[in-house]
Amino acid sequence: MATPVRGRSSRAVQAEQTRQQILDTAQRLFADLGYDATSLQMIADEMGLTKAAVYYHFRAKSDLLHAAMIPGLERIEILLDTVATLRGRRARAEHLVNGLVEFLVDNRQYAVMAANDPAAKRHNLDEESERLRLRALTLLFGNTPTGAERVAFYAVLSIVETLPELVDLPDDELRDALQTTMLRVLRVPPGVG
Amino acid sequence: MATPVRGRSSRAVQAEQTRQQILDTAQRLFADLGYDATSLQMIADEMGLTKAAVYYHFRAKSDLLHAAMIPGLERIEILLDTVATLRGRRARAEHLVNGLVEFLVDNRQYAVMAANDPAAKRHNLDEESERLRLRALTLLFGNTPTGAERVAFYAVLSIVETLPELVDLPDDELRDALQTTMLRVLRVPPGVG
DNA sequence: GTCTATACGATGATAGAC
DNA sequence: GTCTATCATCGTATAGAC
Repeated sequence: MATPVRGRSSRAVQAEQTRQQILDTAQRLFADLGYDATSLQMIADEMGLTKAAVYYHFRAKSDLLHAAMIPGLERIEILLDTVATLRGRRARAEHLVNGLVEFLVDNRQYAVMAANDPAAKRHNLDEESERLRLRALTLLFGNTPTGAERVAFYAVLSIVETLPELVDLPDDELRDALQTTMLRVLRVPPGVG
Repeated sequence: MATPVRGRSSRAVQAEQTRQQILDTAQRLFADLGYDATSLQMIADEMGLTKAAVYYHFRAKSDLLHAAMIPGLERIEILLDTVATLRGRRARAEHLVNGLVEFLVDNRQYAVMAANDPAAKRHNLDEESERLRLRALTLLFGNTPTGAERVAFYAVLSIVETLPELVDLPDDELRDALQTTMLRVLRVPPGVG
């Protein structure tokens, strides 16, 4: 921390740190209040900065939403890459569900923010996550899923939005229950485990 | 329309009509853009009124959300009253799911609006729907549901939020798929029907 | 390069004219 | 009942201090 990376002034390191703190604060408030109800002023106040300082690090409020969501979207993309190497619906469904549940339990706050804010619909974020959803749907059910398959698939994804109601559940119990429920919706019977 | 109800001036009838039109416009825009992204100006413009005219009929923007959501909440309450008269988890689950699906298919737009806008969390609407959710949970699983039961129950409710992805599905197909999926989550096997 | 001060148009909201 | 006028706050933008 006292020794900045070569070519990076300690000033730049400090700035990056500030940027990350803004991002963390924003993500917490977005998850708590929703994107629209979170003002730049709140974010600035919590950090002892001015609104304009926040604006220096992010050109627009929507950039905060983007920057906060991207790491999660990338992690899901990698998960889908792995799923794509598997053959058979059952193997794919199990891997997808396992990876998704792992991610959700590890990042409950992220999930709450990303899950269902109408603000995401208005910005291109929804395009990106829509692309991921379609890719996952195709991986499981091919290019022409039936209506019932689509309902089941989206039902699995919608379970993400129940996380706020389940804050009191310990990680292990949450993980097991999510896996069981998701696999049941996809009609994947439990293994002989 | 030309003959106002006794004791009601035609002016009052007109006002009630205006109020209802504002409500319909608001509900449509809330479902489309989300509550926060819908301005009173938009609502007023679509109706050829001014912002302040809208304010005459509703003291606050949040009152629009309230008024738009109440009929649906009441209908769910009545559904739960009926469910409460039944004995046995299976009968209750089937009746609840049937009624819920019926409501969703009949009021897709309403469901989209009510489902998951963070604005509802900030106003007392969430208290009311939280009460309904808890009542339904208790009707199905008693006062001390397990973690797995809670996950399954909330998973069923979260399916509501998939409706925007399923706009292209015809009513019948949507109804069947929703029922099947919800009952599967609740572990209610199909009847011999 | 990082931040503060200040101002812009639009928002939700209120008060009072007609 | 509906309007105009007004207000604080919002996201955004720029000028300039350090």
